[in-house]
Amino acid sequence: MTQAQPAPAPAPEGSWLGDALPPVRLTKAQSRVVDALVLNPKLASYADLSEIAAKAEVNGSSVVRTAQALGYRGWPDLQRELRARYLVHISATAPLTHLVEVRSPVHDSLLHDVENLREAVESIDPEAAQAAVDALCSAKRILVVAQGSYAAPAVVLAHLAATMGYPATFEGRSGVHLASAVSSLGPGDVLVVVHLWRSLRQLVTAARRAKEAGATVIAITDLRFGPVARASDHALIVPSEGVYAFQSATAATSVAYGLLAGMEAKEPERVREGLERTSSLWRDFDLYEA
Amino acid sequence: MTQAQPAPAPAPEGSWLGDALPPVRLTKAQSRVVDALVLNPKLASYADLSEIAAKAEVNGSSVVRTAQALGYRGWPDLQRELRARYLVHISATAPLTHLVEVRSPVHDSLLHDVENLREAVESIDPEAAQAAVDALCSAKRILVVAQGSYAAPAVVLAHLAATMGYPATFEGRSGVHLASAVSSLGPGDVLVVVHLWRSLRQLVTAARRAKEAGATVIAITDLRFGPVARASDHALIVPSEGVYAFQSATAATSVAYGLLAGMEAKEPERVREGLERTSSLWRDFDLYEA
DNA sequence: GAATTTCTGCAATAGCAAGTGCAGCAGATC
DNA sequence: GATCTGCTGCACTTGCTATTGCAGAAATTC
Repeated sequence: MTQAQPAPAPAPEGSWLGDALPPVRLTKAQSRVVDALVLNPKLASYADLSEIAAKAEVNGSSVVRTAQALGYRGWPDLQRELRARYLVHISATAPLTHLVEVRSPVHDSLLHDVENLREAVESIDPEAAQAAVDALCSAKRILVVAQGSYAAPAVVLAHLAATMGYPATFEGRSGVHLASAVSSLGPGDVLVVVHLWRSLRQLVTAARRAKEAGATVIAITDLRFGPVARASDHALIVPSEGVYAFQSATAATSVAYGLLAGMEAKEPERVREGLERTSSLWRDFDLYEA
Repeated sequence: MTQAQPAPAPAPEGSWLGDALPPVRLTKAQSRVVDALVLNPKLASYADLSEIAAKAEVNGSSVVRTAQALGYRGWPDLQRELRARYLVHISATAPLTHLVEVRSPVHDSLLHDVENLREAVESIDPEAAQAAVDALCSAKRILVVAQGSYAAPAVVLAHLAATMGYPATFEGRSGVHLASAVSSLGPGDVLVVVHLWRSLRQLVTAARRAKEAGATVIAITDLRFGPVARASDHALIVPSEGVYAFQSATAATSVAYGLLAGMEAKEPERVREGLERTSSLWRDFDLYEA
């Protein structure tokens, strides 16, 4: 707990605050509030007005007025800003901090997904990842299923695996289509289920039945002990917190690329041949400009 | 005795929660709350009761009762605990990330895509992003086109925009299908072209013709001065370096989420209604387990 | 298949946190 | 040294958020 000395102006740079506190002329009490905020990031991010006031040894109204003097509507408004910066600060390394100045929903989403990817580095079990790669490489057939927006990672995996010459297909429909696709799976085949958030009945059923039929089931999902993960042989757990109402499949998408890279690392020769075959087809189809 | 025998217990260990959630018998709604908390650490640590309730799609009272069932006095009490653990978790793990010696293709891919996202923070022009959001919100119709693995971001954008009630569709096929889809575009419509790497003839043509017909064209692409970007009204430039042979659409995917968040920010009321309509349909279709 | 038990959601309530008018006081200025 | 300006703190008000009682809805058991 530091006694506030009449600070000249809000710390301009160098701190975790960035430009959250514009260089406005502040009064004595207001400087004490700012000092308290700068020195107690955690408190500043989560405490309520009265706690901040106590820490700065000023009256609550001074906290409110400080926030307003800095251009915010009030304390909650300022706190939101501080919280966002603090969270970025403690989890980011140096290069990121200076970027935080650009704020838009798109930038927020990118920064948020950076966190998801970092988390994924921890949540993905390397052994499960390797086991998944091994299974994919030795599969007689690979079926990737997912629904709605979670098709994103699934499409990456299926399309590019096929591009590399693996017998991979994607089924994004449910009902009868999913049923047909799953019914043909058996020993030696691999089913990849991509799903986040609340479990979809049909996907869980697909996983269970495929496993019963002797296929290897790989799950890319966000709940370590959810139904999808439990119905799988190898579960890759990805974080999925999104910036708005939806869960983010960004980390799952990156995992898909990682699996593909793992397949290449394991069977470079086979992949090289597969890619060559595919790209010669691309040439013959004359798909690309220039 | 107890009626349902729902989720056995919250995720025991390995996650950021530690033993914050004791292994208590939980009901259906309570498991949903716990799942939402586990999957959305940031939200869980700062959001208020109503936001958590919305995320878990339960009534606020269920959130309170979940907290009490877990041995806390109420939601604020549980939130304090979660917040503390989350902060410890991110500050403990974040600096560690570089030191982490887990090397697998999947981990390489994740770390690689972290860089892509960070670069995207710089390469995305905030004004273009806002312009894209504005166009999407006021569109009579939204058509999202992409091919192969680049369908990933496109599917996210189209599916979730439609979920939010916007008239969005995705066309992932080329040839006659792409032609039909594009031919109906005119003034007031928006075409979103997602494409990385070498330009596909048909996509460039689609963009040009749509623009000629008076539609607004948004490009999500990696070449700032490539044909796709030049044929567009608003270009969002994303880095796309992949860990192996393929370009990574991970950053593009995150951008898609960002656009959706931007649309919500601009028209919260409309989106809320749209989401409600969709989720009532989900309920009627009885898609989800438990 | 009926009854009982248990859960969920709604709505009213209680409690609290943020904001603001007012008065006193301190510092600045003439 | 007197006056004036304007900051600070107190106390009140307003608005909102967490909680809980209650009723309807599932679901389990007999």
